[in-house]
Amino acid sequence: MKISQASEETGLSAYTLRYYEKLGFIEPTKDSTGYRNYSYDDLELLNWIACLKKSGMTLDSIKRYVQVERYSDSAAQVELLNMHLEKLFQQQEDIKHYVDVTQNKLRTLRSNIDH
Amino acid sequence: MKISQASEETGLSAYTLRYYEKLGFIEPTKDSTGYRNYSYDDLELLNWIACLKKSGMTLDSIKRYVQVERYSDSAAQVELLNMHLEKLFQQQEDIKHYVDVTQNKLRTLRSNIDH
DNA sequence: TCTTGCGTTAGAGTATGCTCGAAGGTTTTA
DNA sequence: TAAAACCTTCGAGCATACTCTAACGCAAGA
Repeated sequence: MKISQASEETGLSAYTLRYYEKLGFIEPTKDSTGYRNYSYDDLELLNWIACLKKSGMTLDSIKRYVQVERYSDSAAQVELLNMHLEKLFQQQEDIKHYVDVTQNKLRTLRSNIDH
Repeated sequence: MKISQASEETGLSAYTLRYYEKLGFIEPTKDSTGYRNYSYDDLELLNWIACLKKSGMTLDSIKRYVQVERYSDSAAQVELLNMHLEKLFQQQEDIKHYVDVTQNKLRTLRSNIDH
């Protein structure tokens, strides 16, 4: 599929898709006139990258992940994913704390309004 | 207290403290020689700002929050805080999803290694 | 066939959030 | 009192992650 459709499917702009290609995340094939052709594997990888990105991973870390995936180094992959999971759990703890702090602020404010 | 101690107390660099002042978040008093003097109220506000920041609020949104706080517009404050809470809850949902996806990836990888 | 629209590249520009350098004044400590 | 450590301002620089521009080629519909 062409870049505009890949963009629609992944929610990433065509600019971003070319940018990610420049960073070495994906390598879509090119047809005779130079148009990129995205496979379903490309889409799957892009969606996974978007997931990592949205959960706070930097493009630099994603690059490392994509590289070990490319070399089929499963042990390294597992290690990186476990580290990622740890970070997600830490994020959950952090957010719980922010929720607490915010709810406390709200309670204080409400009691100021009411009295 | 002086900027270096305020920096230590808040975990924000002295550069950042001056930057936040330029953005209008805080207005520490100045002594006769121009040195900044941070009050405990300043510290409290800075810690709260750091909390908002770490939970993903942009400095632009924080600016709006600080402004309504300064005008003692409690209703507007409550509204902004509620919106912030909603975002935090959404983040919790998102992270749960990312944990699921990551654990699935891990399971698939492990079964590939084992067999 | 002509126009509209989508594709290409290389490189420049933008937004956010700091972070630092230079040049100078102040404070503390030995 | 002199050196070291701290403070000031202003403006420049940096890292990240896009986002766009220019100048062009190709494709599909009226």
